[in-house]
Amino acid sequence: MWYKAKMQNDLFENKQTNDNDPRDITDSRDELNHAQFSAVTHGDGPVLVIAGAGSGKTRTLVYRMAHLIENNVPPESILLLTFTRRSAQEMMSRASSLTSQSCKRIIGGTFHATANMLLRRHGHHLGFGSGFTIIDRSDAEGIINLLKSSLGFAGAGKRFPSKRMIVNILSGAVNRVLPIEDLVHQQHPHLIEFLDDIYRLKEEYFQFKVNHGLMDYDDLLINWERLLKESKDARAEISSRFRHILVDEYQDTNLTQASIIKLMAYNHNNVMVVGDDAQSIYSFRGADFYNIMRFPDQFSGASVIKLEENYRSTQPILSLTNNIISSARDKFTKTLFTKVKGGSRPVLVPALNERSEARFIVETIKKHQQEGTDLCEMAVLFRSGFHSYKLEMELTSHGFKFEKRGGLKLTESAHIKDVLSFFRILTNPWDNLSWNRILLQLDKVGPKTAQKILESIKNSDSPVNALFSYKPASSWKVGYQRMLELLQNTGQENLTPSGQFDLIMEYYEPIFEKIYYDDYPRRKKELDQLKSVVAGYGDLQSFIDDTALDPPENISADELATNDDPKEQLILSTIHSAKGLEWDVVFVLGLAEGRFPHQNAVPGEQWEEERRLLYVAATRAKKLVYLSYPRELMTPDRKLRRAGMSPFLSEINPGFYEIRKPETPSYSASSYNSQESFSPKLPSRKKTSSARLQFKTGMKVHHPFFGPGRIKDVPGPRRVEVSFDRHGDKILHLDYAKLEPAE
DNA sequence: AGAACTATGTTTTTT
DNA sequence: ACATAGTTCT
Repeated sequence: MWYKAKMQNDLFENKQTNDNDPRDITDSRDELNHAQFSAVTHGDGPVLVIAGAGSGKTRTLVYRMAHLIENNVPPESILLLTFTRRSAQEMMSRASSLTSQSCKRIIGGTFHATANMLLRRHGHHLGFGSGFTIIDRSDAEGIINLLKSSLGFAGAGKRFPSKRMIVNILSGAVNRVLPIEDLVHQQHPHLIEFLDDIYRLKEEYFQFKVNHGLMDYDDLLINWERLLKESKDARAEISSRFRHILVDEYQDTNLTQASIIKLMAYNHNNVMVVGDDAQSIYSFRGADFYNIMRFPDQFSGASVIKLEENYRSTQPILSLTNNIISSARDKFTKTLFTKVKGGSRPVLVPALNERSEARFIVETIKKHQQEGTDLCEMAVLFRSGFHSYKLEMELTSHGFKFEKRGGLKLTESAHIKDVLSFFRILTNPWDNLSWNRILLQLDKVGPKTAQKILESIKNSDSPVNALFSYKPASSWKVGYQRMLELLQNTGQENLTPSGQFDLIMEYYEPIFEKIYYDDYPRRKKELDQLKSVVAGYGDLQSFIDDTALDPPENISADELATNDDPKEQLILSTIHSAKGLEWDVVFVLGLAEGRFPHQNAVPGEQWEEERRLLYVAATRAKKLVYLSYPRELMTPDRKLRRAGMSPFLSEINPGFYEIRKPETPSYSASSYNSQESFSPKLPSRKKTSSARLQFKTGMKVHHPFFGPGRIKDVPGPRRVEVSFDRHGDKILHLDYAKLEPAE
């Protein structure tokens, strides 16, 4: 079979690789090494694959799926659990292309979406029957907000931990089955003084969810686990339906998820998990990388396979990333290596300030583009969403298209939440969070008035009737009655979800136009898209649950506005959202003291996780990585503060990188403080040796990245079109490209 | 006086 | 997008 042939090829042919041509890395990815081969062809029983970054973990899983299918395992009896839905889709399409048979019937997705789907198929709507609504983080923050005022925390101001932090603590405590006390002592020691308040919040938060039929991500998983634990029938049915369970990114699972996997496989133990402890970056969410170490205890007779060969990056990048992770306190040693030599050393960029950093990145991206790297083969990564603001400005002013990942999600934007809250009260009339949102839209109704109205329906058997009997004040009577009218109309039996959507829009549009008068058209387009999503659903409950778990990601504001080829877009991403992805050229920005590690991270476990985060960022690069930091940062009181480099950078052996200071003649210290717009004059550049050489059509050439090729055309004075043996045709700019004649 | 509205400053990471 | 402080409305 195909993988066997390739395997033998790899083992016996002793293939020669061109040391200066990193191109060969991608070639060798189509072959399996010995360890991968045994993982892929492993028979029944539990398998743990521990592997480093870029070692082909995911590829091993894909090949495993293809192998199972070639051996007549029905696709619908394979369950694939991944970290993101996108990765599940990608893996299934790759498996399909490897086999003649379709892999479409493989069940795959995130834990939460799968839990939701399985519970629904078992007739347990979320395990509780109907009337429950799954909430996401922004809802949880909303609840905390409501509770904070009712508990009298409003005046605590800045000293009180942020809502986000509280949500993290509460959900972390649930995930880990850890008392809040321990969690705060271990992870958030600076919040010890608020321990009592956090305890009260936890109680109130739990009560609020129970009273209003709300359920968060963790409740969903806990219900799934409970169902499997308590019902022998459910357990038997699921484990006989899914004969093979494959799990990606196992280091990011929590205890509940590990238990679920065990329960689902209880009568066959055909579980294969892949993971890397050095890439565990979700402990704040309850992920426990000791799950990996416990796997052999949990599944007796488990085979453990280590993948240590790296197929992604060049050796200079690996030397740097190995050096980063070697400072980690706890680690399970893996030494990554690649057979391929060559490649450029990582570049450390100390920039004067954030703007200089942004400009360096923009100029360098331009340079790589001119050398023939597509925009979609580059990415800029950072610790926190707002670190990229300066860069976004710079990119926009240079006319670059980019896609930012990890910022605000569509379902977190206000207008979508508004419309969804109408749907939510239709399936769950006790959902106070949504009522609150709807009432606040009314003119002359603020938090206090909304609260009063909600009080009156709190203990009512029929919230809708209670609202009808509430006496509105004259100033907002008209709007209130319009809302009640909508309730009556949407409550009719024979309406489809998309019919209800139309009614809701009829009511909401005037309000919507008033609130978002400045960018009304953009948001309107997104709502139209939402309607087409709604139209695909027969029942409302499924739609509500799915949008909470799995925001429809194909609705992207950028795509709608520009309708651009995604290949022409640069990716800006938080490191967390970049997990599992790879690019030729990666920039990591903001590696300054106080930004990376995050300011609130305390030495110990949290500090270690920040280090792994840098490791994950740097290992995304295939050919070249730039690590940059601004030496001046803006403090909260708008003063400039000197910042050193991140302590993680200082730990790196300087032999593993080269330093490149941005050429900054046009915005040196003197012009820095002025508000003048940037100078149109480009910084002077050193010309490469290629610029002086003469190239003619037909000439054989060699490029450090693209390898051997032949000149196809000379379209301009300093431009050549080269037809590369293995990279196709590229137009190169001789001022930038390091093109050399080949003998 | 209390509620609603407006302006201004800050923002960890997320299925 | 949210929190807070200051201002206007009822």
